[in-house]
Amino acid sequence: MAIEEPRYRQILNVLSHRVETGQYPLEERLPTESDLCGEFGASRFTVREALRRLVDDGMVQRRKGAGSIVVATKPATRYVHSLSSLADLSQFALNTHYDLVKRERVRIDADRAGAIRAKPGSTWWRVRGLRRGRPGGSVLCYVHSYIPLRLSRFVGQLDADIVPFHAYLSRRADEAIVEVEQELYGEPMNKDVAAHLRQKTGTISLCALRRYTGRKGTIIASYNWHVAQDFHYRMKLSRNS
Amino acid sequence: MAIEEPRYRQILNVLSHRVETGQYPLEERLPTESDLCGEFGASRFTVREALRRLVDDGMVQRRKGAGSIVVATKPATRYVHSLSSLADLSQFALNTHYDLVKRERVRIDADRAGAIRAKPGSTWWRVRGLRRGRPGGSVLCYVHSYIPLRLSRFVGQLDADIVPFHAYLSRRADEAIVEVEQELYGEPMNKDVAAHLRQKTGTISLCALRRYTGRKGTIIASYNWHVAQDFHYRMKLSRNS
DNA sequence: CCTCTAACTTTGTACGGACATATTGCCTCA
DNA sequence: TGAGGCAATATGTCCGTACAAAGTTAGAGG
Repeated sequence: MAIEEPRYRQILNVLSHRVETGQYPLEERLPTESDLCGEFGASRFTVREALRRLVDDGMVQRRKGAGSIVVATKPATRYVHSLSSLADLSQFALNTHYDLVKRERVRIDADRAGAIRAKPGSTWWRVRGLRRGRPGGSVLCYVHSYIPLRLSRFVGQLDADIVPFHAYLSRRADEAIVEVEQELYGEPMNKDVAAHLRQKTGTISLCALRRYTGRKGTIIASYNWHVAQDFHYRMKLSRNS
Repeated sequence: MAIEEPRYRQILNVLSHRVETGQYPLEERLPTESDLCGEFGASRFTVREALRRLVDDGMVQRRKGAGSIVVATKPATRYVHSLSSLADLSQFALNTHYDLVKRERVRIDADRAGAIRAKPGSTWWRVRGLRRGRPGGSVLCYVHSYIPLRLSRFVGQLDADIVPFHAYLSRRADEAIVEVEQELYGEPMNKDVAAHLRQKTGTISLCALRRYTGRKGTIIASYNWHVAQDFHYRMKLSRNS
C-alpha cells in the first residue's frame, strides 16, 4: 500500500488537472478559497497550500481582494540555468587576467549593427583587450567590448581591475541587467584577431558574442574570440523544484 | 508615516541580512523555528513564512527533521533559459532529417566514461547517425548517442522518425528529465568523424556534448560534431520576475 | 568497539479562529 | 447622471494547537 499523498497535494492535483483541461478557463477566475474549502472539506490552510503551488507553477496569479485567475494552462517547466550569477556566463572571467589594449570610438557598420542591436552608422565605444590565464601568460581570448555612448562617463573607468565589465556598468548606471543573449559560432580569424591570438589569418576561431541588456537597451556587447581547440564551454540546466 | 511591513517580512530582512553578512555561515545550520519564534516573539506560522521566502530566494535549504542550512550568501537572481522546452537545446533538431548509421553495443573507455557519467569498462548502447538539412542533403552534424543498458528495450525503436531521442526515451521509460548538461568545445576530428563530415582528419570540429539525466541516472548522452565554421548556437537568458 | 534501538529534535502537514487590506459593485445623494 | 461612500467579498497576515514523519543522538546490549 502506497503511502497517501498529503491532502494539499491531492487538491493541487485536482486543481491543476482542471486548469489543464480548461474546466477553469484561461483568464478566468478560480473558485474562492472558501468555496474550495467547502468542496474538498479541507481547512483554509490546506487549500491555500495547494493554491500556493499553483502559483509557483506559474499557472495562476492571485490578487488580494480580487481572487485567483488562470494565466497558463500548463505548468511552466522552467529549466533554470543553475549558475546563479551572470558572471558565470563568461566562465573564467573571474579567475583570469585582463589586459586592456585600446579604448576607441567607432562607427558601427551594418554587420556589427545587427549583432549588437545598434543603429547602423551610430557611434559606440569599443574597448579591445586580451584575457590571459595569469599576468604575462598565454592569451586565452581576444575581446572587443562595445558600449553605448550613454554610458560614456564610465568607459574611462574600465580597466583590468574592473571585471566583469557588465557588472560594473550595470551597477554604476543603476540599470539592472534584464536579459543576456549569447551566440557561439565558428569563423575564420581576420588579421586583427589572428595577430592577437598568434595564429595565421583565416584560422578557424570560436567566437562568443554576448549582449547584456538593461531597461534602457544594450549595456555592453562583446565579441570573445578563442582558438577553437582551446575552447570549452559548459552549461547546466536543472528543472526547478 | 510609512505603513509597517508585515511581520514575516521584517523577520525575513533580519535573517537574510545575517546570512549575507556571514553571521549565519555558509553550510551551517540556522536556528530552529522554535528558537526564532522565541527571539522574534512571533508565532511559528510567521517565522515559517519568513523562512519560506529565504528558501524561495535560494539562500537556504530545509530538510524535515534535519533543520535549515545556508546554501548561498546572496539571493539567487535566477536567470531563466527562455526556451521553455528542452528540445530547443538541440536547436535545429526538429527541422532536420536524421539518418541512422548504426546501432551497436560498446564498452566505455576511460575518456568517454567521465563525460557521460558511466563506469569505465561498462557497456552502453551507441547509436551513430547523421543530421541533414533535408533528406539526402548536406551533412550538418555527425552524432554518437550513448544509452544505458537499462533502457535497452527502447533502443530498437530509435529511428529517424523518433526525434529527439531524449524526449522519446524519457516518455517511454516514464522518467522525467531532471537535468541537462551541455558542453561545447573544439577538437580535431578523428577518422570516423572526418569521414562522415567529409573533412580531412585533424580538421578542427566543434563538438556539443549533451547529457540528459533522469532520476535513475543518465537517460542519453550524445556527441554532436559540427564543421566549426558552420556552427552557430544562440541562447537567451532572462531574469524571472 | 560496533550495532541496533529508542528517545528526542526538527520540520511538514493540518485544523481552528481572528483581524487587516485590497477590490468590486451597489446604492445613495447631490 | 455622476461621484462618493458603504457594504460585501476575497485574499493576506497572524495567532494558537496538534500530530506525523524524517533525521539525529545517546544509550543499551552484544
